[in-house]
Amino acid sequence: MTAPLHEAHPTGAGRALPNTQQGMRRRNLARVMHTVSAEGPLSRAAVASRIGLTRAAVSTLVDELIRSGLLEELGPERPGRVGRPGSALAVSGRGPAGIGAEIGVDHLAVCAVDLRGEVRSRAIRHGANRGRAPEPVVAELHQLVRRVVAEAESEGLWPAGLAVAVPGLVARDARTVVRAPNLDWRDTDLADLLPTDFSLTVGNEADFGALAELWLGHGTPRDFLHVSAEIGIGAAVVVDGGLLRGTRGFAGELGHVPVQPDGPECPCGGRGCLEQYAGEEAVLRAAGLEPGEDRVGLLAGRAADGDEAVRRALRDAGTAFGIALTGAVNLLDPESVVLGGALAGLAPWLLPSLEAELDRRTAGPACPVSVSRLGPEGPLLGAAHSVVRAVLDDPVAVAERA
Amino acid sequence: MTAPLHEAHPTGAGRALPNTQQGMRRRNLARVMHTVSAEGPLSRAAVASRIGLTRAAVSTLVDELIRSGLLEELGPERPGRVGRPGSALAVSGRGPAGIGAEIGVDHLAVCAVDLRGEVRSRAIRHGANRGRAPEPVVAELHQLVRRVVAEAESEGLWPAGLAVAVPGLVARDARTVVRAPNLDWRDTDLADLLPTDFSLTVGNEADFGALAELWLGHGTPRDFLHVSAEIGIGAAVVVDGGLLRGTRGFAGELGHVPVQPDGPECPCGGRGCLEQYAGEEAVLRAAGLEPGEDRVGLLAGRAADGDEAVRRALRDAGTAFGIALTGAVNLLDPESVVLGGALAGLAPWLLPSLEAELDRRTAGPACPVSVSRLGPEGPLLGAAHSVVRAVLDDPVAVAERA
DNA sequence: ACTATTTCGTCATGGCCGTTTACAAATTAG
DNA sequence: CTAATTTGTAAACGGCCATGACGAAATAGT
Repeated sequence: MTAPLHEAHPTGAGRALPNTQQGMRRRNLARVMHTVSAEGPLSRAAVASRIGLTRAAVSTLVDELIRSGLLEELGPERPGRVGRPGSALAVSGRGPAGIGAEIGVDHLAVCAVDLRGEVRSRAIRHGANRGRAPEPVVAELHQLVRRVVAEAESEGLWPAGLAVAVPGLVARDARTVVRAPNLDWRDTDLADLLPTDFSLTVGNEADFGALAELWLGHGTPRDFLHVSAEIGIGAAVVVDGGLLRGTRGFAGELGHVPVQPDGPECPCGGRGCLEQYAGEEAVLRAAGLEPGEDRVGLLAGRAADGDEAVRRALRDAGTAFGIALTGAVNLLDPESVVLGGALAGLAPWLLPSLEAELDRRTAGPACPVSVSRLGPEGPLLGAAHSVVRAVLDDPVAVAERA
Repeated sequence: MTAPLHEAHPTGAGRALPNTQQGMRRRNLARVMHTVSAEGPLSRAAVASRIGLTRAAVSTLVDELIRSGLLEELGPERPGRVGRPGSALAVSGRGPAGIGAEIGVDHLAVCAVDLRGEVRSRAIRHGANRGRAPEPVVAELHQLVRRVVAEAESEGLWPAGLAVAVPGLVARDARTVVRAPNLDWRDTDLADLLPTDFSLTVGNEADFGALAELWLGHGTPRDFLHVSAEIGIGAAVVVDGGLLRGTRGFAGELGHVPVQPDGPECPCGGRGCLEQYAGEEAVLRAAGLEPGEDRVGLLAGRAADGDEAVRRALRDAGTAFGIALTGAVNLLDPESVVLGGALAGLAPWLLPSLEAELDRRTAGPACPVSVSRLGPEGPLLGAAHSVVRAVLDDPVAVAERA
């Protein structure tokens, strides 16, 4: 008897365990997993004091988790304190693994992450995907997935799910890509194209990047705005440790926030959207460069070389970002703003004007802006970790499948 | 033994019951209360099927709630179906009541709402409060509260808490008014000034208005943006049935979203904020009117009379609203936008240009804009209901105090 | 009118789960 | 070497919901 869990989306709080004794137990199992996962090797007594249960209760919970292969007993702790030393518990390095995949404009990537959060296998394939039909692209991705899964299995892992990051809008069913302008895909159901034994969920690349920042970033708060950009400009709103997705799943469209109401027309129907000033295409044009292969790298390289036109273009883009973010910060009052994805690499030239504009326009202490250290790896890692989190959130569900 | 509940704020999800059997029971008691409250008189069996418990379990829960005086047995239902008729249960019309209060620029108001959601007592006092010191204003409010409480008590109710709506920013402690420009108050701790036997919480007027819309509005979704305005322009973001408050509690400052980055300077430090175009002062100036007493009524009256200058001023304000809301809608993807508070009265002249601008600037189906039917009563009702909701959310906590 | 059927509320029983209490094991402090 | 402290486990206990059975109160059919 398995209740449907995470019905909506693994990148969101899909927690809907029933309020029964069994639900309570499942929540407590999840709390043990989360505690051990977050705070390293811990004794049963330490876990008990952290989650507010008795040692006896934690003992039975841990027993069940060990039997399921989700926790491991590392042996006695080396004691520095008086008293009998505890037996260290750690999340298992075998058992379920999260498979993350990314469909980028210029590459495909897949990786497997174990419950400890370590990447155990990865595969990448470079090559432009823009304008290619979904079927061959997904077929290639499928190959990579099989390779990564095989390698993970050879290390004693088994896939608990696959999460795919795509550069576009994803419907709330977490299966279909509604619109991916960089790939020229529309209404593509990836679940049809990518048959697997395990669960498949599709999510926006920027959203997964934000989750990676939330889960893997150092000192990242639970309320922040994560801005990333490839061609479009996407933002992810993280509220209380969860992603804000919006009614249709379209939240975070920072790129179409009006910056100059009388500015140039935008394909979205508006005028003067942020994308018209800070989008990749706009910046390249302002810098007098031709769109080529590695556009972000090109910009960063030229800027580092001291190309004044490029620097000015990035400065102006930063100013436009500052204006749009002023609106977002006023509306959401986040604890910080994080620049991730491709923007992280351009931060040195964007940040000064961006922060100046934001500071100038907001009363009181300004909202701090930081740069993601995950960089382009973010979305892939976020996707894989979203599966891992789903396991931690409901350990029995996967234990039953093992 | 009473665990601290609702530690943060009653206008937000303060639900933090421990994951124990007692916590489970308390959550189930709350579910029974909510179900009966929302769906009118209901039999035990009907409640059981709705919340997924057995009739036996619901029986014991209901027994406890009746003993606490929170539920009432209305007697046998008139049956239209086969089978023994159930015994109708309803939320008690006696017992705890929520006291709501509002400190407006031109008035003070207090009301008492019973668990059924009915207003059982009210008091209002007109008179300008702008620029008055907090102490005398709060003393007057205190008088009104005493009067309303006395009347409620004469009907068998007792105050379960007091919630005060103020036109300004409120700190996350839900006690102190950080800044209320219309009153000229800064860092005022209302809990010091307003001593009561029962709990006191302070909240932003626009937030309470949004909650009233959420709880009392007809067909209001669980994700929407509620815009209201007195002098400042405030918006409240409702996500998944809860208020988004932000790190410092300042979320929803729609008034300072940039509309024209090079527009007139704003006291906030920015330029061309929405408030400079659609704030009360700006609209009055554009319409060629002097700021007087009932400014909104004045505008509405003149517009209804066909005053072209006023109508143009409101049209232009609507356009500015449309630009700012485009950004908000792109960022949040709400299910709808609701115009409440003073804006509701001006909607006929604001809406056309607002909707036109919003439609023009957003791709795909536009976000529907509606007008609140609660009007100026919203904040007061929302405040009182927030106390009622807190009771429904944790019935045992108040039962212990009874 | 009378019986069969359906639904409601309750009671006794049982199972699940965390707590309490007690105890053995393993370490440090003196 | 003893006392103190901490850990992990086992048994008894209590709280809570599920199960199943039963009487009560209505309708449906004969």
